[in-house]
Amino acid sequence: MTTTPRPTILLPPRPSMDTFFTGGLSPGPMTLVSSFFSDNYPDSDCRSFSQLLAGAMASPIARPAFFTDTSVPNGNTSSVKQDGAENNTYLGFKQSRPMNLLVAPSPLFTVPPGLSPSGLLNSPAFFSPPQSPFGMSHQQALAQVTAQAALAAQSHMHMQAQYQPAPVTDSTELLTHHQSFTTGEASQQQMLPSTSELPSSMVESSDLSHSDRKQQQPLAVDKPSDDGYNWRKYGQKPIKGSEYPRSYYKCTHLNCPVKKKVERSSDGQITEIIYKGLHNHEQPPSNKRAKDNNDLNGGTNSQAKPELSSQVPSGDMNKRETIPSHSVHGREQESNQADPIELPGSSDSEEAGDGTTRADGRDDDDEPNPKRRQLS
DNA sequence: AGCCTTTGACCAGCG
DNA sequence: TCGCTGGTCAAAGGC
Repeated sequence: MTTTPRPTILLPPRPSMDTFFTGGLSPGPMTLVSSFFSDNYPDSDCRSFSQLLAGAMASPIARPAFFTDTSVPNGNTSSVKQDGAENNTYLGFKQSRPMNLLVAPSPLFTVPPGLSPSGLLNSPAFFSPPQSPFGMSHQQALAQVTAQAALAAQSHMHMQAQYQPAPVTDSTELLTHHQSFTTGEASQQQMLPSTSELPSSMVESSDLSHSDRKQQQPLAVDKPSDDGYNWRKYGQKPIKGSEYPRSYYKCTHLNCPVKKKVERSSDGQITEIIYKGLHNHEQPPSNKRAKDNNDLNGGTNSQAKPELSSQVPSGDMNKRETIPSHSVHGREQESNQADPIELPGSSDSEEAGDGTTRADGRDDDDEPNPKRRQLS
């Protein structure tokens, strides 16, 4: 597929990263980013993350039109990809990219869940269109840097996974929910499910801490997550170099063309969730989803209302997905921080329902159930 | 009974 | 043209 070369970032000396974790608090995404910039990129064009974010939010361009009517499952996304024509413009990253290409908006977007870059993703700033066709906007640059930093910090992630960013209000709830669920694999949370459509392809990646995963019991099922919609797995393909296969899901709603692909890292962690197409229906009632989600916010989830979506045009909309495992720890639902607006529903928490399955990450390894059809 | 997962096979696109 | 890979189909079985 399209693998975009990942630019490597020179990471600052570990010490700086470590500082993030000192103090007993885990740094929220903002903190991380801010620290990153201030410490490591003093000269950077970018001001503090907060500043950038603020600016982005204030800026009209912060809200790309393309987000307005799509609902995106949100979750924590670590990486975002666009897939399919429908989505092309989704992120606004690729202006010059061919439409139907599955493109990673940025090579850097794979971020360890622990960092909750997703918050960044949610931020309108993150999606703000480039200011020039050729150049990256500050926000984009920021996003990339952040992502890279996150990667670098990944090694530390295990620790983080354990704790959660305190700040966000919803997050606590989410955490609870997540903890209660161990089953789902990844949970996607939609911040704004607006109408029924998912924008299309967003991908998220996440990492789970190993320890966490182990604790959780894996389900054999890969249900990636609930983003508020019901999905049926229709295929799976082994991925070269990875012990875990890529799973293909379709929205079970009648005539709904939306599909999504879920990829896992060698660890068994979900690394990407790519959505393709737009939902042509609204999210099913939480009750229905409840089965998947478990109760989670059941009610809270309320799917986002379209109105909201309009209110919060963009950032939130992004569909991000959270990876369950993280979520379990409460990682972030990032929804919040970045979100300029609180979504009433933050709906998606529910999705968290899915929790991760993968616990060990190795479930897959486990052999598949015997049940499997023996091929005739 | 209905829905979902699993999984090998099939097909298409690409180098 | 061949081989590889991605994506999808559909039978079998489970819940």
